[in-house]
Amino acid sequence: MTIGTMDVDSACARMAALSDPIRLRLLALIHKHGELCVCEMTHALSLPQPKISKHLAVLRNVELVRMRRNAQWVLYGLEHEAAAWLDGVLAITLRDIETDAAIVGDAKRLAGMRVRPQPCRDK
Amino acid sequence: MTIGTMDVDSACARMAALSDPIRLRLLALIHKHGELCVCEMTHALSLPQPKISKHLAVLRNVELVRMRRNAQWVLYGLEHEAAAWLDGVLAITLRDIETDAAIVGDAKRLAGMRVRPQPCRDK
DNA sequence: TGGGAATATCCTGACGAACGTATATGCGTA
DNA sequence: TACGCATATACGTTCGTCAGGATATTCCCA
Repeated sequence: MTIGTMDVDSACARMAALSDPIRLRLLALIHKHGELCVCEMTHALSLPQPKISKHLAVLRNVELVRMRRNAQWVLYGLEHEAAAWLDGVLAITLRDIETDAAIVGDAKRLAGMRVRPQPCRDK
Repeated sequence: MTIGTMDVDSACARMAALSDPIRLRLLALIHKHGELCVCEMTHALSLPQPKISKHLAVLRNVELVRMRRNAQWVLYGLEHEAAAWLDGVLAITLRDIETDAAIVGDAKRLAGMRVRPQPCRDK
């Protein structure tokens, strides 16, 4: 998919990327916090790390998120090239599901993280 | 899924319904014309009728469209209960893909239909 | 009541996606 | 250089989904 342009197929690919609860929860977190590292998301969702990584790879492949390495951590943020579409869809959807138990729980667990990795704060 | 409420899972189910080129093309047509019967959409997309019916059933199951029988025809329109979410997502997405060859071709074939079924005009 | 058109459903096979586990890579530090 | 932490990828399995064709259902009209 070429950034900037959108055809039916790439729109479908992006919809498919959004059609998974784990990926939607990840995006909700990233959308709220700007940038997060994998260990934070792993902790927030309480799921195995490979699973989180794999889902992030899916989001990365359709260019909804981008990754940035900082020391031994990898930070994920929204792909700003896709922001026009993504921000719209995400805003509309998150507004409807922000009270969902899973979404709320994720936010709580992330907030309750005792020692958050260093690079995640020096943005 | 209960109409009106939205949790993560139902949001994902709706995203999944939007993650197919045929269903996106069908929604683009319905969104533009308000209500269409199956034979019109079959003609517009130039695909086998069972295929169209099956995809419409998927959209119906997640309550994105509703059906209404009129004589021997069945008319499909957007489910107005889902309109808040659907209209937003659809508007954002269609704006990006309205120039896609498939979308343009569908609209042309529909417009070029010599004899459109009667009930589709008496709305 | 019988025929034909419009629409929906059933069946089977094939492909892709998700999972869990194990393993590899990259970076900092001793 | 060796070790440990953070992250990514490979592998094998399972499961849901899509396609295509055949068939069933519903309705109108003669």
